[in-house]
Amino acid sequence: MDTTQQRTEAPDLPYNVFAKACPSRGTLEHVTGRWGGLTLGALYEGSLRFNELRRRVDGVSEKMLSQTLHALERDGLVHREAQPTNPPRVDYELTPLGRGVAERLLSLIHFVEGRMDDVLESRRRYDDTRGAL
Amino acid sequence: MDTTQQRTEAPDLPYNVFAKACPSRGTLEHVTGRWGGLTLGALYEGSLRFNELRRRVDGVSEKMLSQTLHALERDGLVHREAQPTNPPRVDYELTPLGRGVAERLLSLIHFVEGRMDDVLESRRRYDDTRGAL
DNA sequence: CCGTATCCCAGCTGATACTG
DNA sequence: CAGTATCAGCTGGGATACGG
Repeated sequence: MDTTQQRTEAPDLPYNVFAKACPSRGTLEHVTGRWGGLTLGALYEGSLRFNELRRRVDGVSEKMLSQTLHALERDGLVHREAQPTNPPRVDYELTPLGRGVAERLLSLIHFVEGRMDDVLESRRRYDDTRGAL
Repeated sequence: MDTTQQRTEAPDLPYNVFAKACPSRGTLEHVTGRWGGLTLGALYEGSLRFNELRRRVDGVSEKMLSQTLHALERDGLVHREAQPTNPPRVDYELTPLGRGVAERLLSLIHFVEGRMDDVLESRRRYDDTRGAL
């Protein structure tokens, strides 16, 4: 691992997401990926079944939700509880680790949602001054 | 916008990232995208020039860094300061809004880095039990 | 209901080369 | 130094159909 990369503020940990080869980068991408963050955010309220989750995370396909859940389960952020009933019932819930991630993710999400007016205004100005050139 | 989507906890804002068509989802993707988060994180320490940034964010190509910076600038998260000297010197720095985003992002990044041993252990167990089947 | 399997394409991405 | 242009490949991601 390249220890010349910046640490920003945290003490010397063996993992550094700024280094290309660090495994933490992969996990960060699962967590911040297109569907990973929304999935974790949706599960923060409590456990959900597959199709409930699919309705919450508007726009996700079955395939991507399935794929996303597998990656999050493998990383130990989500727990999958399958009841051997018929029809099958499967519940997904955050692990304690997953809750830690989800909290921080939701803090980011809420911050962005709360500042969208500023973002949209900035975009308008950017597009205007560029369009005039 | 679909107001039936969950709000998780924040009060009634006009923006909801869980809704497919909400513009906040696009901004969240800029911010949590493959290079967006690392770029904002790198700039948290202070302003950086293009190639400094490129060295910090290990693995990013010129093209993707350029593209990422444009998106972040348009959203009002990064300010671009170009000196008309020769050779050119361009500094990138976070706006106040960008700092708010970067703080929350770094909180997430540090949390993930700090728990990577758990994540790696979880992956091993997942792969073992699956491989045995 | 809970997924997996398959097909297929847009666009993200990296490599390279080039300009101011 | 600070980018833009162009090209080609890879894969993320949607649609559909099917299986437990």
